[in-house]
Amino acid sequence: MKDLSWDDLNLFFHVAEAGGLSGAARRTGVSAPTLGRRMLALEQQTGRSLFVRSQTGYDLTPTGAALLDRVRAMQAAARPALDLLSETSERPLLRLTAGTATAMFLADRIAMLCGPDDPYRLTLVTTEAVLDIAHREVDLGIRNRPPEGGNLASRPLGMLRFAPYRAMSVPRPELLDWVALDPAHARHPAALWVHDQGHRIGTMATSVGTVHQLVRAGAGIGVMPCMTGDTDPALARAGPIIEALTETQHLVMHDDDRHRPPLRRLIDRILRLYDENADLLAGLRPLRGAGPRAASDQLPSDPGAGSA
Amino acid sequence: MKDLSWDDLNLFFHVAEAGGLSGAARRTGVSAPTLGRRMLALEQQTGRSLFVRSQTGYDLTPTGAALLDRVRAMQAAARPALDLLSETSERPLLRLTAGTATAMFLADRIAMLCGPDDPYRLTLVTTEAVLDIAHREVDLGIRNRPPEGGNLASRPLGMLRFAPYRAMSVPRPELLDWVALDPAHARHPAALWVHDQGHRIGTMATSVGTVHQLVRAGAGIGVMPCMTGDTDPALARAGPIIEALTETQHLVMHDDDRHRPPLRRLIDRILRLYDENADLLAGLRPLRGAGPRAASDQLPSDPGAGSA
DNA sequence: AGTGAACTTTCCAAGTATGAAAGACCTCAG
DNA sequence: CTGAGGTCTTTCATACTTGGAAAGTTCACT
Repeated sequence: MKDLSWDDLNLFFHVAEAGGLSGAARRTGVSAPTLGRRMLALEQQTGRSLFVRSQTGYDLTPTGAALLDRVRAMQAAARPALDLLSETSERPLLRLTAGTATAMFLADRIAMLCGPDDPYRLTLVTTEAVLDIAHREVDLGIRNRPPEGGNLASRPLGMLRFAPYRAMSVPRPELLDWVALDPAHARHPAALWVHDQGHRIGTMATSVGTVHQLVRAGAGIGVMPCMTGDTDPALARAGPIIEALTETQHLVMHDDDRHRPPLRRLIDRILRLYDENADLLAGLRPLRGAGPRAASDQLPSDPGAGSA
Repeated sequence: MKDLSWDDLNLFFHVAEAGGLSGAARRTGVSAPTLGRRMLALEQQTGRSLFVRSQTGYDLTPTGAALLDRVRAMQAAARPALDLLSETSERPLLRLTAGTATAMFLADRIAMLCGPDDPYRLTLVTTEAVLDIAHREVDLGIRNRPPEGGNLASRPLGMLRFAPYRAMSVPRPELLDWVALDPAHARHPAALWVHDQGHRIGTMATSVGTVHQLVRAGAGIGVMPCMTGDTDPALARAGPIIEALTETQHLVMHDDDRHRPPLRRLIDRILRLYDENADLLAGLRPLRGAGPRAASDQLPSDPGAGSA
């Protein structure tokens, strides 16, 4: 049973995702009759039924769903290989992952990371989940601790501090409840901290972005990184820095890849970005101290800035 | 450049690993001329040279080596899918990973985990590296802490304690140096502990098994799990249990897979095995206290225990 | 109930990939 | 220096896979 073709698995993936032959035919460039035959052959070779065929399309059987799950992992593993081989013509597409707050921080300063003249393009993968750098689901990650296993390398990026924030203009700040992430969705220490403190929690949400919006709207006090709170003119600190949450961020990369010129360049950019914003990240630039320009760091408020 | 065939990547893998066409032809069942053509096509499609061809075989170019690295990851991702599809005819091959000491512990009791009547076969993957359960490099892992990310589930397996051991028969035990893992190869806390204590280290090794042998041979005192030291008649404890190293072991599995009957059964077996040996693992059965029979734990040391 | 759209499936001619055998070449041993 | 054993490459007839067009079916909407 070793003679299964990887191509058939790939086609299976597209048929399963498209929900039918014709959709998969459009996506793959392989004709529908061929797809039908290949799927049939796949089922005959394995002796398992993968699809429930109907005139409306192909539905997955339980076995088919299990296979799709595994082939998806394969699909993910295939991308690095395919990317490597397509680097000739296009600029490589580097994937950088970060949590919500960090991703926002990076997005605001994207011009410092990736411009049209750089030998790469950039995908910002925003997720609280820990993606797999060792298997190259992403090329680069910003984490709150150094990596453990795998052949991964890392560079420290500096301190990140957290503080409680509230909306700038609320009538009686001392009456505010707290806003927190739903504990079931909370993975980060900062999210759990609110619950551990026994603060009175008035509102909860399931995403970091929503918590931020709630705090802005005056729903209560929320914990967030200083870089987030201190750059939002609608927010004010509601207390001192929470030292218990202070963490050192790390840039994590695949050990084999870090010398590739495009990646090397992006790494340097990120290191510089963090270096230049070290005080903001560390909470040492509280409450819009830099004046009116702070809200738009990257906008051409000073025309002479970006000459490349 | 999306039209690369996964099959070609698979063939590339075999050609690269075999170091030539004829070797790959034997392994894949695809004829050498075809392999040669496919590799040529692969290079033409990507515009990159992957091999250095000679009469003695195919050598990889740097690009080829980088690709091989990535295709290897793909190969690993493919196995779960292929395994799933072959489950019909054969009993599935479950992969269980553990560190050296734990693997030995399991190997000594393999009869409790997997017999000819079980609906699965077992591969014991012994490595100190952390393999990837979320991506199904292995199906089951025994770890010293619960999993973090991914859709992983875990079950606690009980306490594991560590103690220092020395050879049973040494003339002057008080003169013994310590035996340690080379710090560069040490990942586990127990291996680092010896260095941190400032003990005088006489001998070092780069593998856990070698350290064990060195201790048996009288080279010095070494730290190891109680289940290892207390079941080796050639060893004696050289000090009390090191509580700082005590850890809770966890059985980690893929959340989607844990209900598959074969895996379910293996999990139950492992849980029972750990339950029945809880005192040994926790270091509560020191120094062959059970007398001469202790060296063979598999025997019914207390006849009323396992009725199965 | 009727119509239209979308899907899968069948059929067949054209194209393409395949493997056996033969050729060319290198390496190593005697 | 010569021959044996291994490698890759080329040739060529075969067998296979492929895609277009048309048929057959079902579902959804009017």
